[in-house]
Amino acid sequence: MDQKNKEHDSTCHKLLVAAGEVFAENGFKNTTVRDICKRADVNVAAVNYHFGSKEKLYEAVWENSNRAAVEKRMDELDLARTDDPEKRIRLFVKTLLRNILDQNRPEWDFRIVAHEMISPTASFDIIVERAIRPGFLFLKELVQEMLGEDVPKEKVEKCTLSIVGQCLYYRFANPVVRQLLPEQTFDEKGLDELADHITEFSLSALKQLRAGIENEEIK
Amino acid sequence: MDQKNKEHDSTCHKLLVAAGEVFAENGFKNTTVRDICKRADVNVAAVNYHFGSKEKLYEAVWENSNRAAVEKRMDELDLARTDDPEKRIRLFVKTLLRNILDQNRPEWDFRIVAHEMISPTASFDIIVERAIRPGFLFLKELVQEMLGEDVPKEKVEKCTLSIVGQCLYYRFANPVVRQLLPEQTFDEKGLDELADHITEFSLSALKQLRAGIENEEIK
DNA sequence: GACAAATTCAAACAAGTGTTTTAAACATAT
DNA sequence: ATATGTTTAAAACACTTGTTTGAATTTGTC
Repeated sequence: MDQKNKEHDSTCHKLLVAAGEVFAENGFKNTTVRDICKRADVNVAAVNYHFGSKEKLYEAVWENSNRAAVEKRMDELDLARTDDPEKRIRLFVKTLLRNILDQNRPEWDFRIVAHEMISPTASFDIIVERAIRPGFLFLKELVQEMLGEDVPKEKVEKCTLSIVGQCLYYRFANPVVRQLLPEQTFDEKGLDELADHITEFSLSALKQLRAGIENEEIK
Repeated sequence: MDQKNKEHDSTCHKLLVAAGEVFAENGFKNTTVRDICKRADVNVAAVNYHFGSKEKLYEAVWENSNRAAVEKRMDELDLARTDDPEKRIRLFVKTLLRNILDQNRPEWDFRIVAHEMISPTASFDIIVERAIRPGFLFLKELVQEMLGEDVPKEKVEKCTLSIVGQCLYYRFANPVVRQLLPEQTFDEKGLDELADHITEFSLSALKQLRAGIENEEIK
């Protein structure tokens, strides 16, 4: 690769931006080097000159894109460390939905993940550990607080995935949702309503489960 | 297409089987006609002779594969039409999970759907209407029964997607789940436990919501 | 400004793509 | 057996793919 890829007008940087967009739209195999270069407004040979190959460009795109976004989101979540778990779960759901569905945000890094789900590449493990597990652990802790310390780990984990599952379904199955619920929008308002629903649904479930557990204990 | 595509040794049938497998593994764009023909052990020209084009073969594969599975599943669900909604939601979750995650079942038709989620082809609408909407409406009715008739349609729909979202997350994000929860198995036992959890979680939420609504009404 | 290195460019390359062609093999009915 | 329509097979076609080439241009340094 090249040292100057951070300068905004450099060929490297233009390529990284354009490649991210096109890879996200079409997946790895489905995008052509020529498409990328046309969007970046650079010569076809630039990809191989600066990155060596289409594949290495793909890796560079991922490397470059994801870390900042994840760290930013974790910072957002950390800011609320003083609030009670209920409020923080609400915040978690809201930032997660915003992160994966906000139309103003370039969504392509998430679509790369979607491709990885179907046919994982070599860098899949890294993606999970760096981009996904931190958020999972964060939420798991909150769920643990809600349910109490004596709930088995497996139950806590399943509940955690029940929450993120509700959110991520709207990303993975987005075209389905759009056809099933044409009234559902994904602008600021629609996203907030969605976050409110998922939070309400999940907190209701957690409270009910908690109540059930306490009943068990009394008996 | 051809009339004899049901006969087991016909070129048509061999092509449909092989194409299904290869399309599922690699998606539409990523699979080559030559790959399909090699696996089917027929000549390259057979695709265009029997189906007209690669694209029409793709549609035929989908056409051929999916209907039977969907109808069978809907029949399973219909069998329990006499039970109360709670039991039927439990059954719905169980059959859905089994349908999308059972290891013994050839899963390739679902992987085609996954590819469609990222880059929908022309036949995407048909897929949704035939394979997905029936199940959605089925569950929506049950949720409606649980929540009562006076709950707004949007709320019912969101709750419905909260349930299917929990299930489908395990399919779409399967590699993530396997890395996050390595103890989770997807055999008979693991699937049943999962179905029990999702049912419990969802019913808890629905009951709590129902209670909240009734409180509202009294006030 | 001059020289050398780094970068850009148009063109070409080799490999792979879906599709078509043309002829041979096959089946079936008269 | 002959003729007819259907199916298969090998080769070729037209086109796109990622990559390389070699000359032109820009950039950095003295």
